[in-house]
Amino acid sequence: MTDDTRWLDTEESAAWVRLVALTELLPGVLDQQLLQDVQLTHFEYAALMALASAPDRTMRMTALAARTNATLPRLSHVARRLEERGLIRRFPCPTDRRATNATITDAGLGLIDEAAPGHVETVRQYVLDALSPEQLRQLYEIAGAVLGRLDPDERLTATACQFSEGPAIARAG
Amino acid sequence: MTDDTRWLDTEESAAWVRLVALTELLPGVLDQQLLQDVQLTHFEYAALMALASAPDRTMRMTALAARTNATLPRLSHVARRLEERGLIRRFPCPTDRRATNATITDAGLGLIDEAAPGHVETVRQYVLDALSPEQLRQLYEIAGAVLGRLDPDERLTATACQFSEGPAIARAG
DNA sequence: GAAACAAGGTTGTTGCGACAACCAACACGA
DNA sequence: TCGTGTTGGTTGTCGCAACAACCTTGTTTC
Repeated sequence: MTDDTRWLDTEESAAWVRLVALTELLPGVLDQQLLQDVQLTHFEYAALMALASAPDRTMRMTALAARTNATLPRLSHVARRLEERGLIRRFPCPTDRRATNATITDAGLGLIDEAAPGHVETVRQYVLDALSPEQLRQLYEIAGAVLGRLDPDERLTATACQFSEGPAIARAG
Repeated sequence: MTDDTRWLDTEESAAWVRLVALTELLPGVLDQQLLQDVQLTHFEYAALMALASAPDRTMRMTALAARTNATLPRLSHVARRLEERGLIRRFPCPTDRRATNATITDAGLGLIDEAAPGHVETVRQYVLDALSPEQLRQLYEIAGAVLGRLDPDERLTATACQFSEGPAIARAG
């Protein structure tokens, strides 16, 4: 067996090491802040944000799972916990009795409004404020190029409004 | 309470969404390939690589934990599993009887040599090949800037040789 | 309209990471 | 040398994600 692997050159390796380190550290930072402030994982926060941004603040479980890169079992467990906390509500879809719809409650909207400032502050502190406007555009292009391989259907990035506007309860209510 | 949060503008939000999506998807891709090929998580692979690159193929548990961004309990569990598979060996440090040293075995070196080509291929396929040389340099700078905030002590990036050279068993043996 | 298949969700099991508690060994001052 | 505090690791418990199995409801085909 011949080894025709194209090993990484110095520049490739250096960039890759840094990217791996970044993907290793970033989730922990996001989880930590949100858990401390509002007892929410970043995944739960993202799911609530997706619901808040959706028409009627409601999504099908399957659609929400695709949007958050979750398997359906995972989302089902998370949804049960969020429902027990009164942050979302689940009810059968009227048009397809197999399906379940999830709606974020006012309490849920309130919680993400409470969480958002701290979250945005964290994002700025650890990422955005470290980058020049030029680098921000470069990051947008680079991440877009990579996501073209990782997420060709753009399930995760088919996003509605994020933080560009005011409180979610006004935005989505 | 006045809301003096600096919300994200359109460009910031777009770049951030893509970065989050990337950090969400990349670990899964890396784990999947390595688990399928050699029953190793990416974390385990990184730990073995760190040992292979270390002098005498040996590191203190604490040093290895810092290098891989693991807590000591986590590393302890992982090391036990790797030792049970014969991929590493642990023995008390002769100079400090509190400490434990971990050494990668020949079997361990063989396994990462077996895993490396597929791993590098995955890295190319999903990341590096999507980027121009210019973008590769930009990524290096951007990730470096962010890591300056996330990892100011450069624990994760104080890395020895990665993929720039031949098989680990030749490189480290 | 009945059988076969596909789609949508939930529940149970397993494995891993986080955290806390614990034990052993070193360091240092009195 | 004794006591106190610190460092290095391991073990136990809890919570969450992956996977598989299962159930229900649509959908298709004949």
